[in-house]
Amino acid sequence: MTSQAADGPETVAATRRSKITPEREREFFDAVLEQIRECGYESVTMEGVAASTRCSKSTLYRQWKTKPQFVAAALRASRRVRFAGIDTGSLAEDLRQAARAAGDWSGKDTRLLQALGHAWTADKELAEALREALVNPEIAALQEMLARGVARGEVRADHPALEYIPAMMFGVLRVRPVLSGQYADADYLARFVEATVLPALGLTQDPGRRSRDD
Amino acid sequence: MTSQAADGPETVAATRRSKITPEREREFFDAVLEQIRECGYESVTMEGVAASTRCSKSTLYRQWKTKPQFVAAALRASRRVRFAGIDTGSLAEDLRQAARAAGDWSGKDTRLLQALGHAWTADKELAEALREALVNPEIAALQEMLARGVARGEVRADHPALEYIPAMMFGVLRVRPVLSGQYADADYLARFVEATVLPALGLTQDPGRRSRDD
DNA sequence: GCTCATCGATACGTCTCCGTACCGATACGC
DNA sequence: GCGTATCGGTACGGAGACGTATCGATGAGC
Repeated sequence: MTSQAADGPETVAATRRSKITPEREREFFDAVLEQIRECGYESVTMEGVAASTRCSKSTLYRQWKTKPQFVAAALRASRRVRFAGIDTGSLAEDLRQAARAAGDWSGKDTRLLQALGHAWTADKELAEALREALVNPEIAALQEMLARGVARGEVRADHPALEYIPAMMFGVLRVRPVLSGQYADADYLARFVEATVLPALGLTQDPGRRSRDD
Repeated sequence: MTSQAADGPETVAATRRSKITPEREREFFDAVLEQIRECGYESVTMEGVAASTRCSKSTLYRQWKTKPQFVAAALRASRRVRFAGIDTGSLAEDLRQAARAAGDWSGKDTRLLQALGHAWTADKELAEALREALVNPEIAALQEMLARGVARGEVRADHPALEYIPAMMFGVLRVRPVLSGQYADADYLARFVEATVLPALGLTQDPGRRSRDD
């Protein structure tokens, strides 16, 4: 409903109903998400988005009925699989690479999630768009990663830590700003995975140090 | 500056400058925090707090200059040490009890932190009050717990997982609503500690299952 | 080349909220 | 018992934002 011209960046539908190209739409979406990150969802105004993209408020309201619908559309359009394609053949190495990959976009996405604040708990459409864009793809990628490790026999299928790995990874991303005032970067995440995730899964392959060697 | 009558609940200073008793003040604070949890920081209005406590907006503005200062005062006054006094003599048991204790208040505090959204990142006073009230006491209690375990020789002082335990505990609290739509309760937290925190620390004392027994 | 839908700009109405001011009533301090 | 400061209620001004309406200009489609 939002963008009917989804068949390509240049080829537009025969009877064009909007002059908004997909590139232009992306500009709107990027602008509103960036303003949410900087000012918080409640403080973002349609006027502000219109001004920063040099379009008119009417143009925005012609495409999207209300501000939450606009933001939800922007969220859905920002859906990207961040660390897909990680498949090193080793679960530990997969998780290490996932940590480094997550560190690269953690700032933007963590800030966005934080800035959405209470809005997504109140608006069903926002919540759904949020999960669809930021949460579900990453969870699915992580679980595929874990499933491959199980299939290779690196971890038992009934290992109790398995179901908590996503919560560990995204939890530390989300809580770091509250605890230490800074976002989790790739290095921090890599150390976290090494120190907690891999040991919890029994994947500590470092022979130099055992946990209970005293 | 906010409440000068801090010498007791009944005994008031000689030259009383405000008719707001500490109990009445607590009513204001409870009301605003509850409204923040329910509606989000931005949507909370001074009118709403005044109405719910049957006081006048003037009364609130006589005591606190602005809304952020009011909320910050409420946060600071809500400072409580949630799981202090846990000292079973065993680090693993301490952590298990901490998990159960955290599960009891996780709903309220997690919702509050979530509902504060972007406000505390923008307002220095809010951020400081937030840390002082919700974050620092818990971190300190956890670290004392860990320090006792180290002193008893249960964990090596340079164990790499030590510094990430607070992030694990509070991270999973904070991220659970996003991942599964519900808050972490005591049972979930207890299972999380058992499945990830204790193994990461090398404290798995369950002899029936080892992580690398295959 | 013409037509018309859409664009950007702007003005407008409505609403909500912040923070202040005023005004009797009440209850504390002396 | 009296004076006075604070309380609760309300009205007010100012600001800002949502969403709508209007209007010339532009450019795509035929």
